[in-house]
Amino acid sequence: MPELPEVEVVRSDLDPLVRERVITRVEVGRDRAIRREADADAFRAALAGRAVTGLGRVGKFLVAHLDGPEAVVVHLGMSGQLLFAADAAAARPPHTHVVWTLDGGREVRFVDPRTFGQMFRARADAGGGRPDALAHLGPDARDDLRDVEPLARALAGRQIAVKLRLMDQTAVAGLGNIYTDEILYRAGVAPARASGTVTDDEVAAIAAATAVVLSDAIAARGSSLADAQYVDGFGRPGRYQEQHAVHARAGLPCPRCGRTVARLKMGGRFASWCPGCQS
DNA sequence: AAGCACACCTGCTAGC
DNA sequence: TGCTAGCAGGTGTGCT
Repeated sequence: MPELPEVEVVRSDLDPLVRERVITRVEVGRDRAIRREADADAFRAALAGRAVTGLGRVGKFLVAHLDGPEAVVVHLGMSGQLLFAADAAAARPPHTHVVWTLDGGREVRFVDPRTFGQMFRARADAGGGRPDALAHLGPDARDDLRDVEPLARALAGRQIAVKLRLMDQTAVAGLGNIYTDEILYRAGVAPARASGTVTDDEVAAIAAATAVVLSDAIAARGSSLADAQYVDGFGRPGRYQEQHAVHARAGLPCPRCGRTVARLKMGGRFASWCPGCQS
């Protein structure tokens, strides 16, 4: 389940390798991987011959900027991987749905067993700004939360549980189940609290926790859990799961107070939290 | 119109 | 042993 830190690691891995390279060929092995595109042939033709001017990120979306008015937006979904292959002759992993061949013969491979991920073209200005297709996303949890105000506005006046509000990509972009668990733990706020009841001090604590958790997670190259198989741009797992305080640790002792980490079903999925440290 | 349920997929695991 | 049911989960849609 790639969230912001995992997507950022992939972005930073691949950016120097694809920047200024020309896409010479695009293969689509499974149309579902480009399901927003009306026509696979048009997608292939539009990319072929284009140079990549840089790889960006908005929330959990990767944005490959091209030397034209279009960018390619990539979402990894639950199980997606974007892998750099220096040797195009090396065997492609199962579930390789899209391959970009770059000048020089190297490849970028989009691999996605559960097929929740996808890539598609979007209009983007030449300055490398946010593509139109991503206009609905809220402020990026890493790049746009330097001030507390955007977060305070996102949480104010809502009845929905604060964890679910933080996972709403139109409120804040980039956070999912793992990092909202860890951020709310660090901030001392219970996940089921109504978003609108979070105090100014708690908003500040959540903002500070977000910055620290995302920064630490990126430094540890993301979280690789048992079933999600997240790997970086070179196929290597992350290590941040070793630092998780609560996520996927239900039944184990809280590292700070020793109470048992609890699990709570919320919005169709499970929150993990410490009843001793969060209220 | 905010909030919720559900569909979309595959692979793995727990339970029988 | 072999099967099935359940679970994991981000996003988009559609209903209330």
